[in-house]
Amino acid sequence: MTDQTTAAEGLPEPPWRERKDSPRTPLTRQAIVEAALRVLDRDGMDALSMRKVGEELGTGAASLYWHVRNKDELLQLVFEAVSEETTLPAPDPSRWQEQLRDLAGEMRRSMNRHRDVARISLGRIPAGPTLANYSEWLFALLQPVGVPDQVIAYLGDLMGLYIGAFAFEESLGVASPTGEDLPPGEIIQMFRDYVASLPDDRFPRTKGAIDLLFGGGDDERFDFGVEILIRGLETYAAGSAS
Amino acid sequence: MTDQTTAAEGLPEPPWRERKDSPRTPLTRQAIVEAALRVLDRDGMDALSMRKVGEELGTGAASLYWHVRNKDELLQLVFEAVSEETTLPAPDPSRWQEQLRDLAGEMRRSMNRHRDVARISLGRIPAGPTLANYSEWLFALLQPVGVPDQVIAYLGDLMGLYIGAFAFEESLGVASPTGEDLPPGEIIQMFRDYVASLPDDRFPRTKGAIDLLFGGGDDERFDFGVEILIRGLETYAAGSAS
DNA sequence: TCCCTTTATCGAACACCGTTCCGTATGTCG
DNA sequence: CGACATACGGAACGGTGTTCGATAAAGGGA
Repeated sequence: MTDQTTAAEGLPEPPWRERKDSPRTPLTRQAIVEAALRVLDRDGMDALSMRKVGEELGTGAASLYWHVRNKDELLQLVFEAVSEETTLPAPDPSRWQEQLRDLAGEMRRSMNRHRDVARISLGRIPAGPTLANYSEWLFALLQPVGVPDQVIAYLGDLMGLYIGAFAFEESLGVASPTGEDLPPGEIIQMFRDYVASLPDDRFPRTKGAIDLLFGGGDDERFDFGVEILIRGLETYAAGSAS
Repeated sequence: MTDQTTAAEGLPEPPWRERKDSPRTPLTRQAIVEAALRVLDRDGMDALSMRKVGEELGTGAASLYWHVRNKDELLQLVFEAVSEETTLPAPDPSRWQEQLRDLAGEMRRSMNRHRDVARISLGRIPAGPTLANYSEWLFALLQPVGVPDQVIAYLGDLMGLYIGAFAFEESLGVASPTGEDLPPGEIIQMFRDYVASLPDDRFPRTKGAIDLLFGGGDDERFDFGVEILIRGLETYAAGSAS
């Protein structure tokens, strides 16, 4: 993976060239971002410190600041790198619902592929060409079915927000209201027991639907949000009075 | 406001009873939560440290740990306190769209009333009776119009997620992709200029809608999300084939 | 009254964090 | 050969959440 030999040369480094203390990859913006992503995947967001990224590269934290303004910029770069992993299919307006569903799933998956990356995404915009590509794709998909431009413009924001927020919560897990950290299952059970203990006469409907409230998994909840979005969008398409 | 005299006694404290060094409110869970909320409102989330909350109460950070397990629990308590500020009207199914819109606005407002409280909300559930009240209210509002129970159950989650995430982004502002912190207007302008600089032939639709993309304010964007949600919900109500 | 346990408070310390300062190498150009 | 910009990294600064252990006050039998 991080071999010193390259295909271009085709030969191993002679032994006397080996450096004793750290055959490091040269420190570049990209190498730093990759290292950060490696730390993120392995140890999670809470453990992602400048010192750790430095260590991952065989150096100290201070060295990073030559290539990167501060931690926030590094996070932005990591976020952009992940954003670029998603590829868009050719837009096909006749299957716009399906393509939108796929895109949402794809984005969620790319967030979940790299642990905790969702915690970076909120309040951030993938500044590069990625954003423009998404935007153009959405317009190409939805203009032909009659969705007004203003709606499409807002929709980009909305989808990013929803998917980011959902993945954020997913990566965070449910926080215990008592501050201790328990497995998610136990916390859910805690809430469920609490609801079950409420008086029947004041919360009849909630108690009746208790299985529905606590039953669904993350996938079902996510798909529901996407479904609402698409159904809402359908009312803007074609021949609907504004 | 934090007078030492109470209406029950009706008399001021005699001067010789005054303590020299800190006429503190006694350290209780509630007093700590109130102090934290005061710090949050005044100085924002980034400045909310245990030391600062302690200072606000005229003591040190360590003293808080007797009443509160850790910072996370304190934040949860703050979040719950804010959650309880919102009151629900009597559910009127004949105006369910309007009431849902109002509730969304109300929740957003209560998030924005206390600076940065949205940054606590994500991944958290208002554990107390608040949650059950919301749930019961939603069922009472939407069951009569024919929305399936499962949809109502998911909807509670979804609304909380959307409003929390939106307020989160709002309180965070837009992060500059370069890591420096600039006024939001300048960052928007940066993005706008970037989009304007893209080649016309590759991004014709995006460039044509540039005013729509960057034009809307926060209120419009928020309302749009709520509108999509309600429109999607309408397709579940009454006589819609599942 | 004495004594012991529980409740409550807090200064000091620990192990981190992001960031800056400043000295030192390592080229590259004139 | 100097001079200069680039690249790097040890040490320190001021901050963080949290723990430890010493202390004080309050209650409750005997």
